[in-house]
Amino acid sequence: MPELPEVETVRRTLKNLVLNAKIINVTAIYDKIISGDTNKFIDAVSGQTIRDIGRVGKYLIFILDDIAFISHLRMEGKYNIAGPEVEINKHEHIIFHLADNRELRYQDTRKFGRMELVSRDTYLSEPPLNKLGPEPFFADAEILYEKLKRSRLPIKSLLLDQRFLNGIGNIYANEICYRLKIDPRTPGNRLTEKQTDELIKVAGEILNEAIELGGTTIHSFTTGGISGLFQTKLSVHGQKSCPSCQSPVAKIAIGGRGTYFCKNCQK
DNA sequence: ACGTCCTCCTGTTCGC
DNA sequence: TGCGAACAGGAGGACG
Repeated sequence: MPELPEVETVRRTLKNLVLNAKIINVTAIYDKIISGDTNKFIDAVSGQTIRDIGRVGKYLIFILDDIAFISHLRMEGKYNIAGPEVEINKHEHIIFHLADNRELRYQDTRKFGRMELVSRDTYLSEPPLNKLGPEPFFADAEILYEKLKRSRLPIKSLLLDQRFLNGIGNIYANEICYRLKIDPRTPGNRLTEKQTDELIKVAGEILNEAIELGGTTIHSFTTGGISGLFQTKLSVHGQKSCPSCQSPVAKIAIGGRGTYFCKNCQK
């Protein structure tokens, strides 16, 4: 369940568990998870200690001694901690063997997630992270408004474009449009400057609320994975009726993604 | 440069 | 009930 708040929750939890742990070796059971040469990745990471875990949008950044690697969980990626005696399950693909005899295991049912070596000091200015737009917390309204003016794409598609804003996924795109009371099909160039300000503010609010709720439910990290309480706070995504007017929530496809909104409240 | 479609995978839900 | 189709929280690349 990795959108920005989920990834932030994973980052905090993982940092508590593996900060200053030394990676002895790596087993790549399904090596397409690793972008680039697998052996190069393993060689670069082995013998290094995890000095920090950062996050940019939906990317986790593992900062090691001499190098770093990014990890994108995509749809289903998770990290488990287990002892070597625990049988590896069929969806655990990358195993980091730690010096303290624990294993950090990357699990991903759909195998969409990716890991990639990056420079420890300049990863922000190199691909793929250099293509990302700002997180909503740091976005400049004028710059976004200029981008909006140039696009006829539905606002919801723009919210999902990580070059526009970074960290928003399908659920939050739906929720942001709802709180803005804006129809998700509205072309970008129809938004006013005032609505752009509001969009940035609402996006940041929703992500922050979700981070707070996500942080409250990390108890079963190694067994059940992570499921944030924000799921109970959703207004339209996957919902039947509008919390405000009780009319049925519409479901359509925008850019092939499931889109939920209230035709009565969102114009 | 921009927008649309396809692809990577597996598991679950939906509809006939 | 059974079975194939559609869909699921993502993003990068091909193509027009």
